[in-house]
Amino acid sequence: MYRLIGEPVEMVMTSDEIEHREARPPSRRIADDLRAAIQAGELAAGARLPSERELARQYSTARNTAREALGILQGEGLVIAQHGRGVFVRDRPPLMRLGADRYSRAARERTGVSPFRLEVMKQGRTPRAECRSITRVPPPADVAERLDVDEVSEVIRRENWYFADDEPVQVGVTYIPVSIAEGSPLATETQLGRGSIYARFEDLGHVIARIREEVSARMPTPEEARGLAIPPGVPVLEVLHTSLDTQRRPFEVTRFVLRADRNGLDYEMPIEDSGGVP
Amino acid sequence: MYRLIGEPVEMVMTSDEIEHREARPPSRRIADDLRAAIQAGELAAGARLPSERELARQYSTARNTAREALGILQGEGLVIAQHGRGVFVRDRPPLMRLGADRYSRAARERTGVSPFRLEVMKQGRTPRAECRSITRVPPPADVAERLDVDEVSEVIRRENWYFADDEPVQVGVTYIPVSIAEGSPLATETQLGRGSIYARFEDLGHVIARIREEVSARMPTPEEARGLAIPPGVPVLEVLHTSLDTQRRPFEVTRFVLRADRNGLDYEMPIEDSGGVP
DNA sequence: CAGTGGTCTAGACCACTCA
DNA sequence: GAGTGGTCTAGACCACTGT
Repeated sequence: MYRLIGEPVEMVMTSDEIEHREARPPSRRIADDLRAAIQAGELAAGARLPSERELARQYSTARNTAREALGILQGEGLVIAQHGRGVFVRDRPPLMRLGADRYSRAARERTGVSPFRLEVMKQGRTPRAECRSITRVPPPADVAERLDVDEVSEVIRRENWYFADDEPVQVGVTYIPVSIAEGSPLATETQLGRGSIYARFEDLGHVIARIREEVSARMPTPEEARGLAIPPGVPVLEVLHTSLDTQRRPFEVTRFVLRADRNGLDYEMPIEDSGGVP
Repeated sequence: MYRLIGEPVEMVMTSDEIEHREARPPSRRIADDLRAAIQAGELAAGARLPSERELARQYSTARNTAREALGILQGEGLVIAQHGRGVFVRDRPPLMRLGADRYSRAARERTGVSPFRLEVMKQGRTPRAECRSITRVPPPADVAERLDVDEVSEVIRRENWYFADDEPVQVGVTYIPVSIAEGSPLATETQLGRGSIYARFEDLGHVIARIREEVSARMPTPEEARGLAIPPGVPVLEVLHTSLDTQRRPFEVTRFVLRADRNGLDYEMPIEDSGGVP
């Protein structure tokens, strides 16, 4: 089993739906047949599907109709078309699990390596992280709110790209109030040294004590699809992360965008019966 | 050639970009223009786009080409086609925020209402939850692992559907070891009474102390798309939730599937420097 | 009813891959 | 060069929505 999270919810079919099956347009029929073959394992991960022309012959339809069927499967994220080569069953490599423990100081000190590198190395892949830019900008509205700063004030913006075996898997844009970052490497240095960014925050007296993570999912914008090399049919996870210090003051917000077919999130936390956020 | 949107204002472009632009196939060009208009607010949420035939006229292309452009935008989740009516800019209603505090006993006792109902009512919508089936099944592999039970043993499976204003927004399938559920309402009753399911676990001595949530995102299966009425271009969030009691023993696993355009997740938790999971 | 999207046909040319 | 997917054309009929 190579998926972090298991099978989709099973649902029963009503007789209504079975009848409906006969009436399905040819493109759906072809897609249904191929999907069933994939799920039955007859078409294993990595296997090539019949070509568009071949499907058209088999089902006595126009090529466009066969093509549409393949488009449906691609939209579901089941297959990936490769120009000049064919259409292939997508395989689902193990998801990278991003846990909350990645912020732990103990983990940081134990390894001296960023949590991202650690996770990628655990998979036997080669990590690379790259700070592409450091700028001063007014914060986006949602970030300003979470940083508890004014929308017209300026913040430091650090844009980071993360790779595994030179495949881009994440982007993270970090926002830090100027009042905190000013004069520190956070505002100027792309290389933050041993223990990475949270060690530098600690140098400034901001010890990470709590985090808040707001998770959503959506289809990538064309820019994201290009930048992260996201194939059709793959959504992104968007995580708006806020770091809070021991006084519960926010000192950093990062917006992560992750390929959902390569990343999962893993949280374990206590249930609190008092002192929770409103 | 006509353009839907006026000629772009003069701007600096690298020769690279100019070449790129010229070389783009017409369907992409049309999609780009429409996307720009949507992002600029010229086509507001809910607005109708020009019809396929109208776009074909404007761009002097075949209808199929205009149609393909609309298909691209639909795949990005930007627009939704309605048969016989037109293609409309999707609006993004406020996401429902599912926080970890929804498991808190205090919240449970304060309101006497399930966390789902509470969240939906907060939005001025009408909640409905429905337990569709209670069965005994062998657990899926990932569930067995997290429940720390054998894959051949049986577990109670409860399938719940959640609605807001009669719109389906979530499915949750809960698995409970037979050894725990047997003889309690959990194994037989679709209505679990005041305080809902976690109150019943407490009756049995299992007080929820920690939770683990594994989050991923993917495109829905056709069954999920049908059951949750998910339009094209909208992914689902899949949450594999594990409840742990005060002895850190798992007593319940639920797999939630949520429409990603209607739901988000919101976690706040302490950073622990010891005792974290490996 | 006219107008919309959904689907299909039977061609065509291009760009890409691989032997 | 043969085979593949990517894109396009100029039609066609159907199902659905509104007035």
